[in-house]
Amino acid sequence: MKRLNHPLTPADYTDPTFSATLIAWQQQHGRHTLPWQNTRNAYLVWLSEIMLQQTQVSAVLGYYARFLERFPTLQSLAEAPVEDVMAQWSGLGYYTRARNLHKCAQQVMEKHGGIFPSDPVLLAELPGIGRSTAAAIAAFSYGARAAIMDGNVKRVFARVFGIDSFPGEKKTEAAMWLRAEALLPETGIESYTQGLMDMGATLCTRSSPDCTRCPMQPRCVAFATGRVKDLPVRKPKKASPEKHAVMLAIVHGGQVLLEQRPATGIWGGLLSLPELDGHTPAADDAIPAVDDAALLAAVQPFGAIDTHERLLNVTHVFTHYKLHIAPLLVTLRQRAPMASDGRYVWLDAAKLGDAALPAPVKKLLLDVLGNSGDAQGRLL
DNA sequence: AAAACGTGGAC
DNA sequence: TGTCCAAGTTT
Repeated sequence: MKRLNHPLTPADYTDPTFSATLIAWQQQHGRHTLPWQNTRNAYLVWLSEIMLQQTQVSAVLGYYARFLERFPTLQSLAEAPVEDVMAQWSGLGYYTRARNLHKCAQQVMEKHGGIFPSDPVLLAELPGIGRSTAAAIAAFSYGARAAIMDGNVKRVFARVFGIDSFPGEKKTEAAMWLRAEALLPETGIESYTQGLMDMGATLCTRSSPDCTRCPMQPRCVAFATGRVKDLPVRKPKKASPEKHAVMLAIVHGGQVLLEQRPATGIWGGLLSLPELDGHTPAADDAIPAVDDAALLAAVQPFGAIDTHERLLNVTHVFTHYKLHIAPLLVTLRQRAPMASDGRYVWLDAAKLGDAALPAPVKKLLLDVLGNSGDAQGRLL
């Protein structure tokens, strides 16, 4: 006889009808023509899984195609300069992914002879591959029986099983992993795994889920109890701080001065505009008039100022804070010899589109310098 | 355990 | 318009 209050094990969640229902639905109504599907090439699968972390399919499609054009094979990626990888990733966000992608490619070449392991545990030891991504790669590339745990799974599980605690909470997530392992099918892991994602992305969506077409409706606790729109439990929101930066667009001879950012922190490893310190506003978004002496001191190492002009402020919203950018366009009448530490580079304005820049900086610079036929362009 | 880490789409 | 958050991992 079963003890009461015993710790839950996967056996407590076993239910073959769940996977059978999902697999049948996926094969008839799921997605089958995404660019990273219909292959068992682990390189192609891995790349897609990394790009898709916290990123929607629509945002990935263009990047995926361009990336593979530039890096068609694992070896070509491993041997490429990291700067080229960052440039390809520019605009996609979460740039640690790109640095880890590059490291991972090199490790697979060196430690695994250029072949991704099929064991999820070994996959998860590689940079940028966590438990869920490891499972997805193993399932899609090798048919390995492993459980994923992404936003789709958390949403579907929260609704179908009526889980009314925040999925980000450790205890809740642990219980979901237990379910995920227990519900795995004996066969058809690819359709099952894809089915979870397809369900979450196309049917059991965050807002206005299409319960009428849902194969899980008869067993959905949230549907039965009228809690579909209340589950999963929302992430507790915290106040988002606001930050400010004065960015210098120093231009000369058709080029703009860029600074390599540190590997860690926001926009890690990207090129960006040099920033002017000490201009945090007292209130609001209003940034005080830029101090001429500070500007002179900041620009002096790069040359002699011809003109300077404040550009329109830009507000960039991150997940965890808001950044107010006050751009300053500075033209030089004479450029100083470049220091040799390599942190600064002069880039042709024509190459901005392909540079490893943060999205708002790339947009700002293309708006100002991108069209050399306009008034701003002539400043160069 | 909680915070850091991007960007764009949806409502 | 502001809020929410997506095929999560790392520290």
